[in-house]
Amino acid sequence: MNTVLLVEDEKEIRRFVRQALQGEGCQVREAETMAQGLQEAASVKPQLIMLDLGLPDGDGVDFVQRLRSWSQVPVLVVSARSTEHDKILVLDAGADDYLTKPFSVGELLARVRALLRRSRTDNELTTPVVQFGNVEVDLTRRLVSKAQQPVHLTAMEFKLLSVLLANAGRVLTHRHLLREVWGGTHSDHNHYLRIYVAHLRQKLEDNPTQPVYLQTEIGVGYRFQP
Amino acid sequence: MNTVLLVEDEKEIRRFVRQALQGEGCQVREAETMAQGLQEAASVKPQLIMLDLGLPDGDGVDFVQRLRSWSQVPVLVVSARSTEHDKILVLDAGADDYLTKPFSVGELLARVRALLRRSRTDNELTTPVVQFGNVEVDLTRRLVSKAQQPVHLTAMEFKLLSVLLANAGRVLTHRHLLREVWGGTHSDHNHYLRIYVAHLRQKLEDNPTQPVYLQTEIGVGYRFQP
DNA sequence: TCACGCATTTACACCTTTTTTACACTCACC
DNA sequence: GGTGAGTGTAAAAAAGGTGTAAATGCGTGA
Repeated sequence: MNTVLLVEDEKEIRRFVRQALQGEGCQVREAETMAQGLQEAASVKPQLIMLDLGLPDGDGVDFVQRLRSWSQVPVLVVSARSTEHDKILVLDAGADDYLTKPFSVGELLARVRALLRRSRTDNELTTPVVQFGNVEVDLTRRLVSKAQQPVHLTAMEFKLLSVLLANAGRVLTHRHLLREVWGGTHSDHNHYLRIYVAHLRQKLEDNPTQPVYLQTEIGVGYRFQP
Repeated sequence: MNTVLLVEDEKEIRRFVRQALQGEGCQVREAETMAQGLQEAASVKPQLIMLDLGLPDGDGVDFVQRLRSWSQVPVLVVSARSTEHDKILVLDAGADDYLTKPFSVGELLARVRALLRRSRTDNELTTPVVQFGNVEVDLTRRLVSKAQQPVHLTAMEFKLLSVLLANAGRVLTHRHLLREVWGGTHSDHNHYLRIYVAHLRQKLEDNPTQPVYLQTEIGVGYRFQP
């Protein structure tokens, strides 16, 4: 059975949409705020997230970006705001579809079906907790532990680790990592990467001098190997 | 590069959309009828199909159903007809998104990007792995193994191997290989090839002195024989 | 204000890869 | 049998990338 997470503050709409989705045979979870929505997304692991942009406690673009750092779950955005600019921003942030209020139930359900059809229930990408060796990383809570002992990572270290983990097995070029972690302007400071990868190895690898999980691809970049 | 197939009968709109998509770095193929569209979809294998429902020679629902019998390529439907019923029918037939004319270029492109983004990550799950003998090469992850043991290749070695594998069975001239791997300026250093082909044989062939997969074509170049 | 943590910079030793250089081998041809 | 073009190995020298440690700068909260 598919689970849909509904992030919406208006009780009336929640009730309305919930009934429609349940009629489709979906299980429905609800969240009233974006913060709560992110938590639910992590714990419930829904097959689809339906997000209202008009929530008081946060920006939809930010929500999607943070979600996308660890999950590929399809996101259907619903909003009363419907300027072209809004749509483009949130779609490019990683949302999959955008529906303008007021919408018809039929179309909503058809779009939900289309998204669910495509969605793969591949938990690998949607698991907020990544494990390797005796290390555990909780991407949403920003908690890292090694051998049951908490490990403190700085903001940059954590961001770098997140990007590497989100692309497990793949080689990420220096350029790509720098753009993701430091932003476009620093795409030529390869030194940064060496230093921060060294930090991560020091904190997470059993034998930092012979890394197993954080591998170097000389001349290319780095790779997280689970 | 992504290829988009545009199935649309109005010349003006084709020109308009083509320019927008090309501005995104997409290659664009065009079809004026649904029949032609299906043919092109089969031969071109685009990463995305943009379909106008208002074509004279057929029904969009039928088009999508027939397409879906053999292809999972994302379909973005565009139409002047915009009754809820139309949308639901074509979405349930297998289309992925529905945009009502007139639409803004910005939103169109954002939705195209969203669809391409998802199909790309879908494809990455099924990584193409080339096998020969007891050797496995994962081109996208840059991983090579022989008899289940990981084999380390340098950047140049991997690049050379990639080019050879991408043209399996065909002879590649010295000139061609040098231009692909080292760039145009080094197209006369045949020595390099001998050295690096030797490295690859040493690492991948069962009997490096009598190569089976990496063959020499004397006076011409090299060939990868699967 | 001060101490502290973190991002950034600097410095240096080390290692891998690339390029260069040298030499042995094959095989047709004279 | 010599010759020479094309090829395969094995080493060097050169170039460039990498890992570590420590110093600097900068903002924050005590």
